[in-house]
Amino acid sequence: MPTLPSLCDITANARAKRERRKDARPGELLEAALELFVEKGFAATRAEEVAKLAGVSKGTLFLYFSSKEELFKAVVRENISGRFAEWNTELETFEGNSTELLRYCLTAWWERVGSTKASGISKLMMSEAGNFPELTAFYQEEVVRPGNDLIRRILQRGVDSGEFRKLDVEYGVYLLLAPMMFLALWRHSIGLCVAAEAALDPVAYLNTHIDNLLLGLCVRPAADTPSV
Amino acid sequence: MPTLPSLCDITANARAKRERRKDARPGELLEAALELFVEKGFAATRAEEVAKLAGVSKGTLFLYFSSKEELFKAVVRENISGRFAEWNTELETFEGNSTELLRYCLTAWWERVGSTKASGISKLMMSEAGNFPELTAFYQEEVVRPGNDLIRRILQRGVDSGEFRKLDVEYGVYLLLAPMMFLALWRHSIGLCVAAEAALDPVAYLNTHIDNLLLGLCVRPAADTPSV
Amino acid sequence: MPTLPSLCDITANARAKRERRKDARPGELLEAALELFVEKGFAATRAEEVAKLAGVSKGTLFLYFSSKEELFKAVVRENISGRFAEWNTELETFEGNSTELLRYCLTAWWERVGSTKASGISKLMMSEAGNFPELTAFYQEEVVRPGNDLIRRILQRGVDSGEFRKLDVEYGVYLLLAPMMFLALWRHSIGLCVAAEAALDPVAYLNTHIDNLLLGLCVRPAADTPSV
Amino acid sequence: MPTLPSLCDITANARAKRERRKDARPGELLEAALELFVEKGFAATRAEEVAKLAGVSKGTLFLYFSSKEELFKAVVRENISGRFAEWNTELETFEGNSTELLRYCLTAWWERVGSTKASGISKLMMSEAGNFPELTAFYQEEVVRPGNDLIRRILQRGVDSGEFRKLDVEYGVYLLLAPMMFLALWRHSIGLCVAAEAALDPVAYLNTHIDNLLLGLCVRPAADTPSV
DNA sequence: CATGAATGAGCTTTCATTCAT
DNA sequence: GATGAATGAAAGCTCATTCAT
Repeated sequence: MPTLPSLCDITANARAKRERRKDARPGELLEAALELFVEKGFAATRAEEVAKLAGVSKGTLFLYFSSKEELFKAVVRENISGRFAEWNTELETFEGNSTELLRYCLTAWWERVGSTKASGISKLMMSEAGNFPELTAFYQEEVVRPGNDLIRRILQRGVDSGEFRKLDVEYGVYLLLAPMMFLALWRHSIGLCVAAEAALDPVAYLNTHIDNLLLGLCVRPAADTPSV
Repeated sequence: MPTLPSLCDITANARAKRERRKDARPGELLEAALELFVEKGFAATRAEEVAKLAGVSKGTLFLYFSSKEELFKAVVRENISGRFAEWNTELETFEGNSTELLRYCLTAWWERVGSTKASGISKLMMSEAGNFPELTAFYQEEVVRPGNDLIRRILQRGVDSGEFRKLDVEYGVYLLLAPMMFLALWRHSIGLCVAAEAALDPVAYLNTHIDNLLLGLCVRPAADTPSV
Repeated sequence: MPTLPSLCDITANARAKRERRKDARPGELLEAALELFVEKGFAATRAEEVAKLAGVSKGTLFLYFSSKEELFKAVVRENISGRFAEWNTELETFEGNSTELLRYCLTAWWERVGSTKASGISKLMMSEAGNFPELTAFYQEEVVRPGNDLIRRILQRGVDSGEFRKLDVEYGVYLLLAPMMFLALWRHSIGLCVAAEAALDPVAYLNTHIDNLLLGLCVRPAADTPSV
Repeated sequence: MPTLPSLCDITANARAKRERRKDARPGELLEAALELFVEKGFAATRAEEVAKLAGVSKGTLFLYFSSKEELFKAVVRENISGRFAEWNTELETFEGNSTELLRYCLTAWWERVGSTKASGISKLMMSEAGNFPELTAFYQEEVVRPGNDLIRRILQRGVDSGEFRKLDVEYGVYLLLAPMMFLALWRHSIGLCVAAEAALDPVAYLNTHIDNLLLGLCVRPAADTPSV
């Protein structure tokens, strides 16, 4: 005789199911929000659309995020700032030389951020920064500063080890940052409207930058010579 | 008997004056719109503000531009093409070596575009590109392509003369473009919300880029060595 | 074999306990509602707050009261009638003269009603009367009329004994009522927003009224002369 | 031959008509707002209803009043606080004795405020004070304080002239205020739901108060003896 | 019975756009 | 042509109420 679930089981089960739904809500909302923010921008995305895409009602969104701005912050935390800890660890335990590290960083950025929807957030911030000062301050604090710090340490490591020439690392940061940000912006703006044959190959683009960057930085030509 | 201006004369006169004003209207409106769009962004600029800055009423703006979007398109059309002819000539008659030319180009860009309101248009295009595909295609054709061509010829000149190493100029273009565009975007977005002490010095930023760029490009270290 | 409580016993027991809780629920909810309605007003009190203060969930509140309005009605019903019997007795057995009785009545009102949460109900009724005509009629019947009757008898006692001058007791009632109601209302509205130094001292306020009231009412100056 | 209006006349006429409409708008909106605020309360009155009653659209209301709270303030200014200057003048130039002045004041209040919709504002403030602190502070400043000052001067005049007994005028103010406020509140709350035969006759109510008030205040029985 | 996640009508406020003058 | 008063469609957010569990 098959055992029927006891009353107690049913109750526990039901609650578990409900709680699983509840636990899943924020994630579903964040995913929907990322999708729409990246596609349409922050201001142009209506809270109700996010809710609908996540399959809930307007009210439910505000049950989990107290405002549209808080929703955006959560999206940023989920997709960018929450990952710096991991990246910092990776940087500190990296075993190759600084040339390899720099190359690895830019490549990893492309794979984990640049090529994903997360890169749309950078575009977003650039586009709407002026209209949402509080958001911009948050982004500056949570993303820009840690990101710059991370890059600065990579450069400093190379300078300290004698691989890279001496340079003002404060501004050197932008030697890496500019190519990445430009690529992120390009892909989410002009790049969207470019005919396939004129499109930018992100990997070729990045390699061109990495090669020239290292040629300029390394005290003597890097071991891995330019790929062109 | 003194000749009074005939009624017809008066009418003709008034009409002439009005038509002169009428002809000037679009320009005044475009100037006001550029000013405000660059300063506050597209969405945050109210049609009434543009009209007021141009010294006309809200209704008049809509007499000349059927919508705020059309006004935006007109601003882009008005302000971005048209200077390439002059720049092409300058490039072709430049008498220094390619290192000097490249350095001159980036410096000139900063003085004539980057530091002026015109650089706000790039930001504008990046921000609103997704919402105006037609406009973006136009921008691609009229600005991006000629700009890329110009930069490509600079690189090719250096490669041909043996000053620059061999490289894929198609992608090499972005070695120059990315730093400029990043700066333009930065100044009109995050840069607006950064504390004074954390601000980016554009000249130092550009020099860092130029130095490393040339170190990477030149077959042997450029005559003018890095400034750091 | 030890007798285990039968399943039936357990059920009966649990049901008993639950029903005891069930019986207590409405009272706990009404108490919480009184507290919050008086403190924050009807509109500004959220159903969820009432439930939380009563230690139940939002859903449970609506199990006992079909709407927030019904809850409000129940609060009024619960808290205002029922004390008149006691007061009537006190009045009839009072042994002092009418001057003393009148003074005693107003003082006792302050101590037992005016200074307590109960006075908030008057404010509540005044505020929401327009929106609950049915409730207002109920209040008129159960509170206003008995209260007026009580006061009228006090006045009549004084007139009959020759202590008070002849007057239309129907309207004389308001000579006592107006000061009390004004105080109750003041304390729960404007009084809440007044700086400490401009605050109204309720006892001084009431004494001023009592003094002048008696000076006006008594055939010859009351034994206890004004306190100023 | 009848003179036709010149072109200039027509234009001037049209503008005049439009400007008359524009000038009339605020008044129409204030009238509608008073009507609805008094009838339904501040919170329960929707901005759109006010607009509709005034015969304009929602947007137009906000063209003239920047928020619902500002609209309410304007209603208060229009109907109460704006009239204190006139009342102060009247008080200062009053030629009768203080007994007559006090009687005149309460009578005038009834005719100009108590019996009109304006008295609903007092009820409003009492009802909703707790929920709108800023409004309450405004009312305290613009109405309560000037009102109290006015009444205090009346009492002080009587004390100084020897007509009234010595008393703490600070609290004496409420001897006049409480009867008026109670009446205003009564009429807009419980009074709305009382059967005709049990209704309160405002004039009899006020006279009862005035008579007893003066009997209590005057050093010797007022010339005009109680009317009952 | 009790829960609390989910709902969605409803509110104030903004602003591009229209149109009578 | 020019005006600016008027419009009304949105948008973000709240909270009384419902209902699956």
